[in-house]
Amino acid sequence: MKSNCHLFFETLATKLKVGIILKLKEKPLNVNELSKQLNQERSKVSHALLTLHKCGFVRVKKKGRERVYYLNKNTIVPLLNLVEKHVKKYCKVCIKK
Amino acid sequence: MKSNCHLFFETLATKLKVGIILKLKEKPLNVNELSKQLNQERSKVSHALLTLHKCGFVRVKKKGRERVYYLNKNTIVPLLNLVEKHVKKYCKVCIKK
DNA sequence: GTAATATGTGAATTAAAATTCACATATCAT
DNA sequence: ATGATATGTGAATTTTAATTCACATATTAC
Repeated sequence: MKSNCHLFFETLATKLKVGIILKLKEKPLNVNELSKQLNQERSKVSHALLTLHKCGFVRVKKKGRERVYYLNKNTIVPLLNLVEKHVKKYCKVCIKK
Repeated sequence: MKSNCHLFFETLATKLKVGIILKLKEKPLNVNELSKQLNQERSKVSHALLTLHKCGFVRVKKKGRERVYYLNKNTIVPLLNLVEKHVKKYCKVCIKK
């Protein structure tokens, strides 16, 4: 059985998903826009958004035929701030990669 | 190239590593103790500790022939608190697994 | 020194997650 | 209704990370 924490982190353990989150941190975007801005295949982005949605990181709003995704900022923003602080301070090896 | 955030989360995206962190949250432990308490093969734990160490989540102190690992609590504790809060509030699907 | 204990580590294997692709659905414009 | 646009989704494939195992190293006790 997977722990809750595990699922939480697993969901964030991809470059693409973190990329999506950082984009949505700026402003809500539909799938095509995300796909373009991140230079990633649309279906890939769609799959990633699904898992992000399942764990409550993002929400959707239908707007005509588009689906505009936006960030659930409540926890993600303070979380990312913590992560950034940690990486800067303790994770020199990571930074160099 | 992997982003820093990615590496950070990737490192936490295992049941075992989260398990180790939760154990070390209570008190420092050597590899054997961790292995026993988590009921996981020693070498597995050793590999996991290496990656945790690389990203600054844990530190080591040599004590005779043992290596006692302890948590770098500065960011991990507030981080876990945020995660717990998030999971409880937004991540109902995760909880049920 | 040797034996015993504690841990690390490289490499092969296994498991899991990401990616791709073909197709499904849904909405809008005509 | 038809075609175009936006997105979703299942399944095969590929990629990546975890696990295992055999052996290496390091410390202590004798």
